[in-house]
Amino acid sequence: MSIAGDLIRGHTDAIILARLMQSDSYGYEINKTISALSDGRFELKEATLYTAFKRLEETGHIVSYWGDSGAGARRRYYTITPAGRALHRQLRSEWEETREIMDKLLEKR
Amino acid sequence: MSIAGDLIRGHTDAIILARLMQSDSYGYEINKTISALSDGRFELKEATLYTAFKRLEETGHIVSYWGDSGAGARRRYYTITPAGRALHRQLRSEWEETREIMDKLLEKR
DNA sequence: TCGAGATACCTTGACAGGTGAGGTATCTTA
DNA sequence: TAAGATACCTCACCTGTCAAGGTATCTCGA
Repeated sequence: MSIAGDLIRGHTDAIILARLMQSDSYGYEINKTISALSDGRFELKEATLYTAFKRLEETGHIVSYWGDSGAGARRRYYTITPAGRALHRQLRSEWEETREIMDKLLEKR
Repeated sequence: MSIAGDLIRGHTDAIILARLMQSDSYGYEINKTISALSDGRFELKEATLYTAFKRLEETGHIVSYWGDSGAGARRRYYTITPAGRALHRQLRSEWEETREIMDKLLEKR
């Protein structure tokens, strides 16, 4: 992983919810997808990932169910809830504002 | 402040160093500048700011000196060191990579 | 002259999220 | 039958943020 965790901190939930907006998925697959989308430059640590799932489920933003294991061990799938969709919109919007502000603050002159 | 500190976490040093790349400055002024550049949407909390100064000075990225107080209380000015300039380049580059990856991960489809 | 507000710096303790390290179990393939 | 991929989970620790509290100076209006 080429970018450090603290740089992503605060955006973990946004990343996970963005994945679940595409389709139901499970931890292992979500992490593979994140790794692929970032060309291997970023992946969530397992502990971070499962901590986030727990947090998001406790707050009602996602729900889980045990699903088929095509190959390998059992899988716990997650679905995004309406509250989760709302949170996703909010977090994506916050990311856009963060990006805009950071660009101004770090601007080359 | 409309964006939360955790969204910026990990970029605090980059923001401060970017200011000191422009000119020597002191805590209070740096914070005012940050607030102005972000149209009042973001400012570092004082505790965060002074913690960061201490950290950056201990690691040799900035040095400080007591300066003139035009009006009001005494000021502690900071200067960026060569090591600080190198760190600044690195952190700005990391920000650009973070931005690129985050955009891919949160992309609308 | 006296209070408010701006200027300016600093420390402490609590908190929350990320993570290294460790654990469990299944399936495939050589 | 061992290795490696698949898949999930927990705990203790670390680090950065921040609310709260403190100190001191200067200006300006009532």
